Amino acid sequence: MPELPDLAVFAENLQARLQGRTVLSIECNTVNNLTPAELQEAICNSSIAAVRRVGKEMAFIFSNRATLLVHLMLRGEFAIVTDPHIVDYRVVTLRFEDEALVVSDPKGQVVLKLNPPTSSVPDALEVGSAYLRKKISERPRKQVKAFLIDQSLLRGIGNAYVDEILWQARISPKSIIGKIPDYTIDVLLTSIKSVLTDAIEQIKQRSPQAISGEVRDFLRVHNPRRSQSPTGYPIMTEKVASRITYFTEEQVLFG
Amino acid sequence: MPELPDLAVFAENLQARLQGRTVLSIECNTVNNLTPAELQEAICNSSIAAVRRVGKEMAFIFSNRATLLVHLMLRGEFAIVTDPHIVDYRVVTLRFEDEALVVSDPKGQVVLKLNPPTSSVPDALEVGSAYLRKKISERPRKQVKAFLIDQSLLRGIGNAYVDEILWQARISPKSIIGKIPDYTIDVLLTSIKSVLTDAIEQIKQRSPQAISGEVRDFLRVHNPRRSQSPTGYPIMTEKVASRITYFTEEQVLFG
DNA sequence: GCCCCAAACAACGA
DNA sequence: CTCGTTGTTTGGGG
Repeated sequence: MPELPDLAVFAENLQARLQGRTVLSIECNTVNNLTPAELQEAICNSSIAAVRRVGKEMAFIFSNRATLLVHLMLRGEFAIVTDPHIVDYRVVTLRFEDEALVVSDPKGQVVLKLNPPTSSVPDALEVGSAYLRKKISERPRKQVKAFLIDQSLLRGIGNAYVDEILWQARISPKSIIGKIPDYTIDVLLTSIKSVLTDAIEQIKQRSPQAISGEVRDFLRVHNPRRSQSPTGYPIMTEKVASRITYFTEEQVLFG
Repeated sequence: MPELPDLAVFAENLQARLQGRTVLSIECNTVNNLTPAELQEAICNSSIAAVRRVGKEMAFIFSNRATLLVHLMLRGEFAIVTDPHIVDYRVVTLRFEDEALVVSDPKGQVVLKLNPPTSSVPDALEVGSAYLRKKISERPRKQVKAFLIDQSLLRGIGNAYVDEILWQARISPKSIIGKIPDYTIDVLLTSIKSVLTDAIEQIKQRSPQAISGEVRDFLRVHNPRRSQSPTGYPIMTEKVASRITYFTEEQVLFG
C-alpha cells in the first residue's frame, strides 16, 4: 500500500489531471454509512477545486467546498479511465465529460468520508517540535516505532517509512520514547521531514505521472532486496509494535 | 499481606474489642482525597457499631451509619494501642477513651473510603453459581487464575488462596475458564467456599486474637516451606497472570 | 503481595 | 500491509 510520499505524488498528479473538471455523475454503493444519494447530493455537478494528501488520506476538494476524503487502506487504488467498467472492484466512480476517476479495492476496505470534521492531529510533514515533546511527555513509555505510526498522534507515517526514519536518526525502533534525549528528538524530527521529502522527490523522478502503485526500491533498510544498510551494517528483521521491522545495530537503543 | 481469611478473623476481633466505643478524636493526613476534616465531621463522637470484612477491605460501621472502608494493600496493619506514637507510619488513628485504633503502613498505600457506593461485585464467600457462570460466559478466554483474583469479578481472593483453591479443585491456574466443563465449575465453587472457610478456622485456632499479621504455614501448595503437595506431587513455581504461582501436575489444564 | 493505569498483543471484521 | 474495536496480558509506579 502506498504511504505518505506515494500519496503526495498521487495528489499532485490527480490534481493536475482533474482540477476544474465537473462531476457529471457518480456510481457507488453505500460505504461506511455514506449513501450514494448523499454523495450525489454533495458533489454532483460540482467541479474539483483541489486534490490534497492529508495523513494517509486523499482529499478531493470541490468547488462547492464539499470534501471527499478517501483512505485506500491495504489495497485501494486510483485510476483515471475512459471506460470505468474495465476496472474491477470499483468502490466509487466519478464521471467527468470524457473520462472517470475510479477508486477500486479488491478487499472492499476503502474508507470514504464526506466533509469530516477537521482533525487536530498534525501531519508528519507539518509537525513541530513543541507538539512532539508534549505528546512524548504524555506517553513516555511507548516504543518509538509504535509512537510514530500511531495515527492518533501523528498522521501519515506507515510501517515502511518509519523504519527509514529511525535508521536515518540512528534510533532503535524499540527505544522507549521518553528515554530519548532532547537532542536526539531534534534529530528524529529532522529525519521525519528529510526522509519523507526525499522520498517524494525520488518517487517523482521514477514515476512522474503516478496516481497508483508504489515505488520502494530506493528504501535503505525497509527493503527485502537489501541485506545491508548503506553504511554496511547487516539489516535485521524483527517484529516491533506488532509489525515486521527492519533495522541495524547502528541504531541506538534508549531505555 | 493478609487475605480474606485473615481479614475475616481480624474483623471479628476488631469488632469484639471496639464495638460500642466512641471515637473521641481522629488523627490523619489527607489520603485518597479524603481530608481529616471530612473524616472528623463524619465519624467523630460516633461509636463503632460493627466491623466487617468485605472483599479485601475492612468496613468500620458507625452508630450514625457512616462507614469507613480500609484497604490495607501490601503492608498496612491494624493495631490497638494505648499510645499511638509507638506505632510508626501511622495513616489514621481513631482515639477512644483509653486506647486507640491505628492503621499504619510503611508504604503509604493504604486506601481509605468514606461511605463508598455499595459494590455490586459479590464477595467470594457469597458468590453463587449463576453469577459465576454468567461472568464466565462474558469472559470465556481469561485464565482461571486471572479470573478468580480479578476484584471486579469476585471480591476477596488474592494470590495465595487462589493457588490453594485451584489445587483443591485440581484445576491448572493456566486453564482457560471458558473451557472448564460445567461440572468442574461446581467443584471450583465448592473449593472456593471450603478453602476459605477452612482457612478462617485454621487462623482462629492459631491466632485467636489476631488483628494483624498473617498465618500461612498451613497452606498446602502456596507455601515456600513445602516442596510437595499433601498428595506427594512436587510443587512447581511459575508466573501466571503476572503472579508467582504454586501448582502441581495433579491440576488439569483445560483449554 | 495491593490496585490502577498505560501499553502490548491477539483476534476479528470491514 | 489498513484501521477499528474488544478482550486479555504485562509491566511500572504509588
